[in-house]
Amino acid sequence: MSTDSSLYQRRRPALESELATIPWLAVLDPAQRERATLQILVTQAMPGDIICRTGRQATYWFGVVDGLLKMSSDNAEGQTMTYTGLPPGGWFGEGTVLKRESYRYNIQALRRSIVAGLPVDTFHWLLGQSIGFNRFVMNQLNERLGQFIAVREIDRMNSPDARVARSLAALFNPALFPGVGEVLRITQQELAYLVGLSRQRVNLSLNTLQARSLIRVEYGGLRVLDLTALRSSVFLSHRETHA
DNA sequence: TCATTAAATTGTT
DNA sequence: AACAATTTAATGA
Repeated sequence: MSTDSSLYQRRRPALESELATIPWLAVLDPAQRERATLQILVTQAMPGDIICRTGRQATYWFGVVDGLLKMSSDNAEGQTMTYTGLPPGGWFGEGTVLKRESYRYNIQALRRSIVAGLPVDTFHWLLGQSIGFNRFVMNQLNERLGQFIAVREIDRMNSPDARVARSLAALFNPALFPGVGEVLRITQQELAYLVGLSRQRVNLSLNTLQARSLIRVEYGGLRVLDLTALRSSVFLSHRETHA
């Protein structure tokens, strides 16, 4: 065992099983897909590892093959604001990569994760080559815009149940995170970090949502039963209940 | 494959 | 924050 393996980001080509989790590869021509496949690099991130930092020049378009990441940014007061979690199948940073700017947020691993990266130049090459790829990126930008608007609404909500419900709905978004499917692998502690509540409160909310048949709580994960209801469900805060 | 043990996660106060 | 209960993962016969 090497003594300093943790200090190095071991990057390697993607395995077939990992390539299979990348949604946009399917829209490419065989030739385009082969070139992209050769350029994709994969790395393993340990909990707390930072994938990209605010201000750093964007060099890769990143995607989550497995695990769970957190997207956050630091405001002027130096406080950290968490935007969203990034479960498997999610690709992010296209806006930044598109303009060849520097990253506008930090991406940090919440748990052991496998992260794939497509070099910026290859990203632009695909934009010039494939209509399907353009369509994918455009849809991605649009979906994410909707998600950011939802995040602002979530922040205004005072009901913890509603916050948990909406945050979960975002993570179950099949367009942005096709790798999630029916079951989201996330611990209640991780969800608490993302939503900004205590684990105890998240535990209560999850059981409330389960009682309403919106989700099912499982060990180490959550199963979605009614995504539409999760998205639109309105909850009264404790204060409003007794008003 | 099965039993044992450690570790992780959940439920509760 | 602490604790007990439950579930999973790892180990070795």
